Amino acid sequence: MPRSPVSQRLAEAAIALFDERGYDETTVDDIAARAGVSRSTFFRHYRSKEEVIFPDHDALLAQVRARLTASTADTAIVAVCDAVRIVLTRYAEDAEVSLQRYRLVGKVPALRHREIVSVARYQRLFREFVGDWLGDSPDAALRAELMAASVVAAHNQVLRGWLRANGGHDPFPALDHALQYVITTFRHLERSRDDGDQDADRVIVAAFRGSASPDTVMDAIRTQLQTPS
Amino acid sequence: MPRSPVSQRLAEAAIALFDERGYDETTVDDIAARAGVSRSTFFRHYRSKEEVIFPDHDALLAQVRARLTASTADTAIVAVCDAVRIVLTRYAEDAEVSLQRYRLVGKVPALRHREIVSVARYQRLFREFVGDWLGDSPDAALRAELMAASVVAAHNQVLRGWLRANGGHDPFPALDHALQYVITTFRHLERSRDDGDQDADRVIVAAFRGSASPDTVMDAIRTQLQTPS
DNA sequence: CAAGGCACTGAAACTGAGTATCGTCCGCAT
DNA sequence: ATGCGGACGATACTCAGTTTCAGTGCCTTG
Repeated sequence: MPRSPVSQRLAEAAIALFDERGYDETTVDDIAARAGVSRSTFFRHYRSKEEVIFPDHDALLAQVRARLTASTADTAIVAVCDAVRIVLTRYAEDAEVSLQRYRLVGKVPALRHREIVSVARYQRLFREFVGDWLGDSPDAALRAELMAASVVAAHNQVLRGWLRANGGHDPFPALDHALQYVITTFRHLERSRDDGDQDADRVIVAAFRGSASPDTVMDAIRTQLQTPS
Repeated sequence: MPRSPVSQRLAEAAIALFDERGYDETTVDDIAARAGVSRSTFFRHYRSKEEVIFPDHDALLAQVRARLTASTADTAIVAVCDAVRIVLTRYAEDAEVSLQRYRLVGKVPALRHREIVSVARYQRLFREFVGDWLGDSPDAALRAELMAASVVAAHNQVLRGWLRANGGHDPFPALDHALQYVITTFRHLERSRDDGDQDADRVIVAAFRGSASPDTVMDAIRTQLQTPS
């Protein structure tokens, strides 16, 4: 359902005033006055002064959740990557509003914080989804956390780039590229590990300066293999 | 320098009251009264009612920043992993306070939001650090974002596990395990710093399942050394 | 000892966000 | 016409956070 005309007027008045005077210097009374309604009415349409900048985040989150549960992708990470496109689509389809909000959020800490919290909700949703998908495989919780964080980070990176370029280009190729990055990065973690004794899951990480001679490296590794910690 | 006795009394009063009545039901007046000082004094010691729960986050962030700039690790991701240990150390060294805060944050959305914002500051610091390190190599910004997000996610995962277990065990083995996960995941994304000879500082990070036979490992490493990417 | 400076505190007034309550008005169906 | 429900305005209230001013103890310096 479309937003009511009053909500619309309030949002426009708020954005205009935030732009002219700044966020902190604008009171809810000012917004209501410009929209031609009372202060009470403002709080009937928006739970807080911040929410007027981030309307329908709840609806978008619900949409993403629905997309996830309906997903037919064959791996968790692909499903989540698929779902995150919805978010970017929403931003891209009203570039005007997104850009205005981006400039505002860049200047006002309170709004930046609000946005960070919103993003965390998506990340949590992804984490829970991937966690359920992976079940109780070893390190499932850890992998879920990492995947969710990576997908969100990729999205944020692409979105910021698009916003900083004033929305001039199509952001989806960049998103696909970034998500491909994530998917390939995590592909080797998707394989189910063989279950067996616990030691089978130990990993060894060896780091050397590239300038070291191959012999030095081989010696060090040989030593390490002979004395597992 | 240690916190002043007044700050200490205020913090204890606040935590006690939050525990008894709940966060929203406790006013700053209540806290100040129990601590035996005036409301003014409260705000002289803490900028907000929330901050009494998260004292020295600024100091910790500065400490992490200092550790990063002083780092001698040979790759960005290792430096960041190194830095994140400081954070977990801080949590672990007063487990009592951490646990009390954890229970509180779990119940009060406002505090949860505050914590999310704090975490985002670390992530941003890491992102900028890795970004600078990677310079203008292709996808540097994207990789920086992903690495920062992953390291933070790994830390959060370990911390949450530790807190949920009431701080019963040493969290650092789990952290090391999680960070190794991240390092191995990103090993193919690492690049060297560009000082003079680009190749001189290249590193190789190899990860193997502990169940692999030494011969298999040696073969793989030999192959890798002969064909540097 | 005295005078002035400084850090800490209390008191009080103020702004503004967010909540709760009440009365009113308008549209709409029976 | 009567009843009803939803949206609005007005008002008062709580509380976080800011600002200002004044008092007090302490420490230095003459």
